[in-house]
Amino acid sequence: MPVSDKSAPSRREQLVEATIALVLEVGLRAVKTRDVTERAGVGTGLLNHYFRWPELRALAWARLFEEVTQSQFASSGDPREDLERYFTTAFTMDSRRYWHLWMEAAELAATDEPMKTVFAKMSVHSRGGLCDLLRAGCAKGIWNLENPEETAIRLSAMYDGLAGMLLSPAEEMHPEKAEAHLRRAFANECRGL
Amino acid sequence: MPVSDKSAPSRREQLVEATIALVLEVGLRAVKTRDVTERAGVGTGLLNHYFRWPELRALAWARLFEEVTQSQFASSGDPREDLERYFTTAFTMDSRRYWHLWMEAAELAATDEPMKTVFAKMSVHSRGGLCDLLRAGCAKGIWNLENPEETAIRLSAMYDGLAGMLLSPAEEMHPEKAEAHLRRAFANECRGL
DNA sequence: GACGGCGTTGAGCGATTGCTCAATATGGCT
DNA sequence: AGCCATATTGAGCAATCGCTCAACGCCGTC
Repeated sequence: MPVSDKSAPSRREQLVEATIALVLEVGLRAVKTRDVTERAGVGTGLLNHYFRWPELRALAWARLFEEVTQSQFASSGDPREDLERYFTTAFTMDSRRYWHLWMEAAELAATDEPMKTVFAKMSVHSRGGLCDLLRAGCAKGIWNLENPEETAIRLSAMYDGLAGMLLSPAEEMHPEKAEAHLRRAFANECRGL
Repeated sequence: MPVSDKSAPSRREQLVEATIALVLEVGLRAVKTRDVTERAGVGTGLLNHYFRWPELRALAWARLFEEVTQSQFASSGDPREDLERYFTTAFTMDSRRYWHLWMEAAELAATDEPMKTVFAKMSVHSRGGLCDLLRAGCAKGIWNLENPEETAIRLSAMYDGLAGMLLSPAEEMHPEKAEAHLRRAFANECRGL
């Protein structure tokens, strides 16, 4: 019995949400169109009626990470507090999942055009958030950074690298250790009190 | 006209070298068994006679990176000189290619057992090289690092992260910039002269 | 109630790819 | 030369996966 329920999310939305759920469960490479349509409870042909698969997958990934970065870089007005949230939420319990998705996206972006687009946008946005945060803190005299923009790049890079170590199969890098390294790197960047 | 040339590398070696060449050209994900056997000038069945494909691919990758890290961390006796080589060779012209391979390996290691093994070994070895270098420099009083082991981790992490930015589709990160960031991070780690 | 457009279905196509295995070629040995 | 073990071949199998498209059901309209 098809449709006729006006309150139900549109077919497009249904497919996007099913994709997001599956991407979270199995990763970007492992999601298959058949799984998505099954999860959404629709026929396999419907996906292609509304989307091209690479577009849908990239869209789902973008939705996921928009949410994440928005909550990570939501400004409270107090840069100190914001940076603290950046540190503590960076390597939380299930951030492994997200970092795996981040790296899968980075890899896919090399061949997948839609993924390339959304990944590039998200990268810029993500580092931009940290950069704004640092600049705000410097403006208020909380920190004394020689160059907040460059510090943001270095911290972002280390963030990525530490995340990679967390994911890496045979390394003993723990979330608490990673967080400590990130804090130390920031301390190293600060000139005076 | 098959074999009979005793001086020719063994079939195994032939296959490994063909794999290495192709991995360098097209990447880990894109190499196919058929391409390898064609490049090696043998029938498709021969590969499976000597290897399982995942094993061969992981072996080829390991060979490639053993060579790279060995030349990158070859000790000259002068830690200053060694670190300089670490900095300048880090993001050279074709290091993009290698970093792409590094990230592909990291991704593959999540599902591919042989790749997981060689990648883990190479990660440890790679960071160990930098760690030894830093310790040597501290022992000789060249640098004053509070904790060379942790500095090695942070620099490695940043190295990885900067490399990721270099590969990233729509970022403007240049090799010279990346190198400068790495140097600056090291300078930040140094306590006194 | 007949008609027609729209949303939906799902069997199956076509391309890809690792791997099998019966057939064949080669080289050493007697 | 005859024979056998070993090395090698490559057509084809089997599984995977995105996507097509002829068919169908639903609903509004006349």
